[in-house]
Amino acid sequence: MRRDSRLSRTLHLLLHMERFAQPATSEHLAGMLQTNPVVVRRMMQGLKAAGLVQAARGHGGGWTLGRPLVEITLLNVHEALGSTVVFNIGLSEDDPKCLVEQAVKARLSDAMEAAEKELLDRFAGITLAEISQDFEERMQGLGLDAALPPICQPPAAKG
Amino acid sequence: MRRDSRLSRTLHLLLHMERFAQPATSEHLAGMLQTNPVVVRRMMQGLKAAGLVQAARGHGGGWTLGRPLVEITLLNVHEALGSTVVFNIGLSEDDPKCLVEQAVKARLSDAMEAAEKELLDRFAGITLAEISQDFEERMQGLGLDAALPPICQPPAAKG
DNA sequence: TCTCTCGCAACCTTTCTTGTTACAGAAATT
DNA sequence: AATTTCTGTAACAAGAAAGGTTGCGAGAGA
Repeated sequence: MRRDSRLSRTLHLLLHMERFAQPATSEHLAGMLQTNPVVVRRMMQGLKAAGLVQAARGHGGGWTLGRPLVEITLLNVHEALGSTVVFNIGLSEDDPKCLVEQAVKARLSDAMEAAEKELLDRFAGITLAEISQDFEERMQGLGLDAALPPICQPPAAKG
Repeated sequence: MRRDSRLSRTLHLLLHMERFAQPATSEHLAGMLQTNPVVVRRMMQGLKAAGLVQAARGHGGGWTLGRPLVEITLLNVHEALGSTVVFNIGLSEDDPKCLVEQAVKARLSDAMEAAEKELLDRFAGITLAEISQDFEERMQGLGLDAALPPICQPPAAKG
């Protein structure tokens, strides 16, 4: 487990969920990610708190979208996932005493905060609806019917 | 040890090294970082290969700068440190079969590669000489003489 | 020769993300 | 009411990555 892959995985799930008629159980979703249902529930907690998804317990329960994909940006999901350190490179000390280190920290922090802001700005400008449309174009490109299958691993296109 | 702090630590060392009359030993440098000499040597290997620093063995040996600070950018140091994963957030799979996941990956990769490029562009535009000057201004701001001390933890300014 | 220094391999520790197990609680079905 | 399906959570294990530590070899000057 190298890097935090929750954003990628969560987007994957949300896009599939939109195409389900029924609520998707944690077990069902976990099957798509090839992981454990508890991992799914854990990821989903923040999204539930943010209103991006809803959870229903008991028979016939599971996960449903809290609002349409067009109203969900990558930034929404990223923030709903909770504290995520964006960069793997970082400072050695929080509050350096050494003036040299302070000068280093000032420049590095500036550059990294700016880069992080630009990344998050990009995230804010991308809705899940756009990605869903991209998916549909990929389906059409393979000659498959995008309306049909709530598939995760589509069959290879047949010539 | 959370994040990769080699860039921050290395910059710290290089800036101090410029102010030394003698080569700085790994042990000396390690003292500044409050770590082990081996950690310093390990970080320095890439910089040596890139010509940013030189190593001398034996009596009176140690580390010296390979070229003036004005000719060293943050990008030079970053790249000399070797394979560094810039982002902590990442994709869940390298080569997803699922078309939904492919669409997700495409958008995420685009955004992150663009953000990474911008960060590295920023790094390329900052020389160590600029940070050194920033340091000197901080010294003057405290009423200290920047020319004097090869200090790491400066004494508190006296009123 | 002796001492100082880097070079390098091997191993340990800490931390982070993810995976797993176990059980409690809520809701629909029987 | 009992049972079956669900989510909610805590607790712990596994695996990877960064950094720390030790030990020893080799080069270079005194």
